[in-house]
Amino acid sequence: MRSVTIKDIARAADVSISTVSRTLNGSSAVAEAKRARVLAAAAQLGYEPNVAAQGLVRGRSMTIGVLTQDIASPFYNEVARGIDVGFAGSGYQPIFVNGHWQIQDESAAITALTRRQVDGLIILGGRLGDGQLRDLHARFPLVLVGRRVAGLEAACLSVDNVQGAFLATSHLIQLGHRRIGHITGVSSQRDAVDRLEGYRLALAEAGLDFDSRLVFEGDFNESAGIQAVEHWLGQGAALSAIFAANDQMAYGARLGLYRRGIRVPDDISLIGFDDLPASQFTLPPLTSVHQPLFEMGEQAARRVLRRLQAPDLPLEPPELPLTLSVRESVRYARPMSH
Amino acid sequence: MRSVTIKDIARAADVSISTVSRTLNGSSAVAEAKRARVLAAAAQLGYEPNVAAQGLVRGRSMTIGVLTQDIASPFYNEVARGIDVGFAGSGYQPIFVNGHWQIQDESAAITALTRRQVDGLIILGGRLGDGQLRDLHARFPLVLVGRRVAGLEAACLSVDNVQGAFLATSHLIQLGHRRIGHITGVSSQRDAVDRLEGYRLALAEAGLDFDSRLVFEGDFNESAGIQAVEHWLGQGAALSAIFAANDQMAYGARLGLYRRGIRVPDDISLIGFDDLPASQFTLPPLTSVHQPLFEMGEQAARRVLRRLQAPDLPLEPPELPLTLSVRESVRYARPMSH
DNA sequence: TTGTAGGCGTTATCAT
DNA sequence: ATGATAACGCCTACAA
Repeated sequence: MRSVTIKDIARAADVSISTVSRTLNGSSAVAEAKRARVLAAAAQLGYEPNVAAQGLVRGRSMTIGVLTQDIASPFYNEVARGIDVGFAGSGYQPIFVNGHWQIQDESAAITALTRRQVDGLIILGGRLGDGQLRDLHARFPLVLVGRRVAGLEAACLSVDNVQGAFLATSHLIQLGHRRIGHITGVSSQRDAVDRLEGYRLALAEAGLDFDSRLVFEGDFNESAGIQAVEHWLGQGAALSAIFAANDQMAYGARLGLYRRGIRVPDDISLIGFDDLPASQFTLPPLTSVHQPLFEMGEQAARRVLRRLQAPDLPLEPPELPLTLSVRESVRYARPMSH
Repeated sequence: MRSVTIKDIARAADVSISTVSRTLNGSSAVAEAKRARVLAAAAQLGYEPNVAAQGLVRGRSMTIGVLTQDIASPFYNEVARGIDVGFAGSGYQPIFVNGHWQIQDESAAITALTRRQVDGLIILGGRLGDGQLRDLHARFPLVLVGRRVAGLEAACLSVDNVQGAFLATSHLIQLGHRRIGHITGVSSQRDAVDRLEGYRLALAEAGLDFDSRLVFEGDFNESAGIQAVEHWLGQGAALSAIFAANDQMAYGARLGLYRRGIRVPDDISLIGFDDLPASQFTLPPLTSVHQPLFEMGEQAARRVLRRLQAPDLPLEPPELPLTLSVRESVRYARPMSH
């Protein structure tokens, strides 16, 4: 069941393969009569061009590699959706590979992409070293989402995590909260560190002491939120609000509190980070620092596209505004009971 | 910046390109000395085979097309994760395209895959006609997830939606619920219809009347859940439990009830379908009919792989057991107040 | 064991 | 305007 090739069309339309190629991609004029015959034959035979063969001769595969960490995480999905939309209609196909937050997997994934001759690369998060990223940047049109690499500023798409955390924490402080717990992300990741920093900054600005007992090191998963709550409650920590470094941990915290009979926001206020679409539908709807994940994905796609078309035009670092989506999971602190 | 080819290696190792090819994929014996030289040169030059070129000559692209409907939906993501795992280490790369539940988009997506010479196809849901699917099945190793097509039984991976809905509804009935609302999925989709059927069956078996006012037609999105609740409450419908045709609508319903001050499960019990990972972390954790989404994805991958290796070996339709994940969103019905 | 040569499907450069 | 023909990177008879 060989697939039909331009050779078949040439035979059917009684022209040379070059004529077929020319009419099919309009690279130069073809006599109207032959043109019609070719088109008819192509349609009749159900011809589909072989992208791999085209890529081989043109030197472009028309595919863009996307290195994501966890194909199933709601976080990466929003970005992926943006990427998908960003490439729609461009002729380029994003191809997603998983890094699983493991440097070996990430390297293997990059290799897989390289072998497929991807024309560009989008990397979401991950642990690849700055040096390695710079190498890749030298070889491909590259866009990095959620990372900041020195020297690659124009290729980086990321929000100001410090400011975001500052926003969230300040909001709680303004509502009268004084003892605010923070569940961090993986401490080896820059965004997690930055969010912790923003939290500290907000406390400092309000003249509140930083209490390390109110900081729990999580890993960005739901279960870490549960553990944080267990931890705090277990040692009788007094707190009236929690700021989680991402929404998923906030969900976990909410569940942990619920299991202990503690209500959000009645007893404890809760803020997340990311503002995943699901956060509007949780109970109560979660207040969260809104990252424009979809837009970041879309931007990333548009940027590699631009680099592909105009490799030399400089790109300026984009505006990626952060806002706080205020919902029912926070309320005024009750007067301190002690 | 041309990438290095076997020709480069041949020159560096002072052998012919066929020798290079042979050592690289061990297709036939090569003198140890040359072998070593080739390997060294390849490593030294950082050679990466061009998969497209290999595919061109071998006639296999080593890619599998996956037609998904909504890359961002938590439902498809679980399946996608399974697919990813299923192909891991096989050398085959899944490439995901979006159908958006639009038949045109789906066709366009299939075309995009065809042009890339995919070696196999996995189709998740969608609206493609049975005839079209049969055509595709004739051309590719094909696995269908979430659909049942006559004549393609062995290629279909889907659960018994009637039974699942029956399970859920019966559970509520056993807990004493008599007025159970049902939020359906898109009525043009088979699984939605089947779930409604299971709901009816359970009512019938328990000798309960089917009341069409307790059925609200949704669309599988969260907002439909909210609308259903608004609808029922607006017209003063009396019900003590709700069975939603998927988890996402259950989330919406829960939120709608919350906004009206109605508690789950205190006032109304709630059951979903799918048992998305997130459902364990919602408040309260949602009771739901568990579909083995991840396993379905993994199975799908394994099956195309099998077909690729042993095209003729018959595959039997797999066992895909459904269970009810019972969590806090349901409780005994309170004695009827009228 | 090794190299030469032909071909996979397509585009692009030549003459014509 | 059109048709040979040479690549693109790789594999695999076929010869040697």
